[in-house]
Amino acid sequence: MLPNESMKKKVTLKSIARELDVSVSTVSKALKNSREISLDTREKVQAFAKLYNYRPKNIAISLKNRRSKNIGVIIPDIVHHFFTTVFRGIEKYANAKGYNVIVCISDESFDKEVINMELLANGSIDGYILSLSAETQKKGDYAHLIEVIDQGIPMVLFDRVTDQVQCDKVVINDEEAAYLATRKLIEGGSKRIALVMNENFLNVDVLRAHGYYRALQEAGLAVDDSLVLRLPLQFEVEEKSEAFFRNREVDGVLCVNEVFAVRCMHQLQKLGKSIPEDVAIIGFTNGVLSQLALPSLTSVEQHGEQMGQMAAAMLIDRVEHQNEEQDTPFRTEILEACIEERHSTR
Amino acid sequence: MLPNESMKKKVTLKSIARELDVSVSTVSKALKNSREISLDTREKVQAFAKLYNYRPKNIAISLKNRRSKNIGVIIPDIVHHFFTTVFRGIEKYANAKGYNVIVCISDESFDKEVINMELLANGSIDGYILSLSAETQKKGDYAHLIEVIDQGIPMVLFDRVTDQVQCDKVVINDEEAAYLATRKLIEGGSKRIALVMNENFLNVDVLRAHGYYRALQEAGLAVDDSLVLRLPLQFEVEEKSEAFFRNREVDGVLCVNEVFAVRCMHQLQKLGKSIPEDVAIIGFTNGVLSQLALPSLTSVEQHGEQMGQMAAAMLIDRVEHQNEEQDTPFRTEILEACIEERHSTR
DNA sequence: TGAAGTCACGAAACCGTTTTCGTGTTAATA
DNA sequence: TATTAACACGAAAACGGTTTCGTGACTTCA
Repeated sequence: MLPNESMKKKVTLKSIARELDVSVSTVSKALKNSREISLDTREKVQAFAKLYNYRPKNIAISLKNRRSKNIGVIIPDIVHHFFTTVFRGIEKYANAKGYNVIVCISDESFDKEVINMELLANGSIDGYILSLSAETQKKGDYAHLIEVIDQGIPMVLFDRVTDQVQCDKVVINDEEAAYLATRKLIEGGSKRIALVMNENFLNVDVLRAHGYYRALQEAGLAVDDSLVLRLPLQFEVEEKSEAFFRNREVDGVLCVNEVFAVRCMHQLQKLGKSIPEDVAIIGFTNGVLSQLALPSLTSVEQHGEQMGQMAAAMLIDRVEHQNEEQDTPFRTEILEACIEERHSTR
Repeated sequence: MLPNESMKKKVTLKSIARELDVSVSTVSKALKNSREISLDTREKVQAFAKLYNYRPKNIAISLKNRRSKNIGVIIPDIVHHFFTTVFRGIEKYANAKGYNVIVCISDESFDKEVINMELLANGSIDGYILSLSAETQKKGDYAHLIEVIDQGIPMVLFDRVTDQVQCDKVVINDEEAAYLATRKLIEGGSKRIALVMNENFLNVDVLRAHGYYRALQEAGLAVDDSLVLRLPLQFEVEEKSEAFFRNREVDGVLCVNEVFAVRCMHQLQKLGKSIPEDVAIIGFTNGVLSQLALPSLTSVEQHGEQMGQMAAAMLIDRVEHQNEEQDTPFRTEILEACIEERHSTR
């Protein structure tokens, strides 16, 4: 039998054993180079296995070990700079540790998030890494998370987290970052600073708003709720932001992401304002958009890749020390955001 | 025993059978609502299973069926608009069909691509969807692809494909799209049109270059190789593009992606050119960058999401009809690109 | 020569399902 | 009353590995 002919057939321990007229256990041990097996047999088996391109079926091993060596990642969106950056960090770390990554997209929907979790909660994965969908945060219903945690499946939450769930978490210091960003605007001479955030009450937005308010108060600036603009994710962004800026005199803008920042900048430019002379702008998400905008945008670097690595490290650590009774307490790792200064601020 | 106490333990058919004093097979059948089992027993088992939150372990089922219901996606980069768009299409379709998606990133490296394929070639997945890394295309070594195909694992290539491998493929009509884009520039009055592409000889770039040349020739314009700029992926993009445009008089630019397009636009603007009056620009990859650039960029829409859906559909079709002897011939699906007109062209 | 130890290997259990093929009990039929 | 059919369930094999525990043959040593 030539290799070419057999390639289509799947080669298993059993088939090798049959072919070589030894037992399955001998083949298994020989392939692991066990000293229990004579050098002769070992070489014979290994040569045969190589010739026929034998690969131990991962699934069988997973079943035996009750470990899939997969981790599940559930994120609200994938065509999104921050989330892909985090994902890159997760994938890098996980792969280095021999784990594969299964990605599900909740599409900012509660139902899809629940369905995705269900889909993976059957042993397909050893643990979850996830960032909450907008709808989930709005709804405040975290039963699906608590359920899997109660079932003993480790989970790490990142960025969009909640106090309602007890597990490991990775975030940046959103409040402080927004505070520092706002202070930078103030130091640049801005007095009427707008805050542009999502329509949905994402926890990160709430925190950033707090930082914004704190900086204003500290500087003795009036807190004016009419300077807060809430934008939807997709539609009518144009109209709403235009109406907002046309009717208000602002000299500084803090945005919770870079898309908003660029859009606001365009609106302001249309209204004849020059950036940063008339209006200074800072956004979150230090992505390609911030770099390539004109002028380039000062932006809060959220260390996505580092966050992903950290999340993966925490999860895998949990997974691999799961049965060692000593329950390590849950940690919340806080990464320090920093501000990347460019040309949209003074 | 209360549910709360048992939740940490994993509940299996066997444990249910033990608890209810029936056999494993009875439990299995009862859960599938088999008429073979009395209504009484069925209800009892189902209630118990629900109470203890039983979920059939996917891995065991996979082993039994010799189908993982996972598909592997290997892409060169994830922080990348086009690839994430494709991925979104894949994920949507696959999820709807009950498949999970495992993502590996080759990071444009040949070695990582090979390693990732190896990692998944052990039954973790039922098939691959992949786009070749730059290094692989440069090297022209496709042995790793041919190997898994010979082993009978279905594969679909998208976007960055090669003739050297026999399998299903999904692409856009790159040559034609570039031809049309170039023609649009010509129709807008451009006579000295630059082509900006990657340093690596990606197949898509080669095709687009052909389209560019064809349009020039057809219009009787001189083909001037000094008007072709090759840019690296990361470093020195700034310097090279600056040097290029400073020393050349151009009135049109075709770029193989939107990042290049924005960068070139900035360089030209710095040199005092106005877009599109002095120089018209068209890019590929119709992403957020094209929309939000100033002026917004006319761009070739590559239908990423549709491409992803198509790839997933073709793969899953193969996977699910794999053993039906009749070898369906491999298909290459060609999606029609279209040009999204904005304000960087006349 | 007998006891003990080493060597090289095989049998079997196990991981958690599904599925086929009995089989004992009861009810229906001739 | 004997035969058959329907019913309700269990035993066991199978998926593809790993691992524990034997065990027969051969060496070695006293």
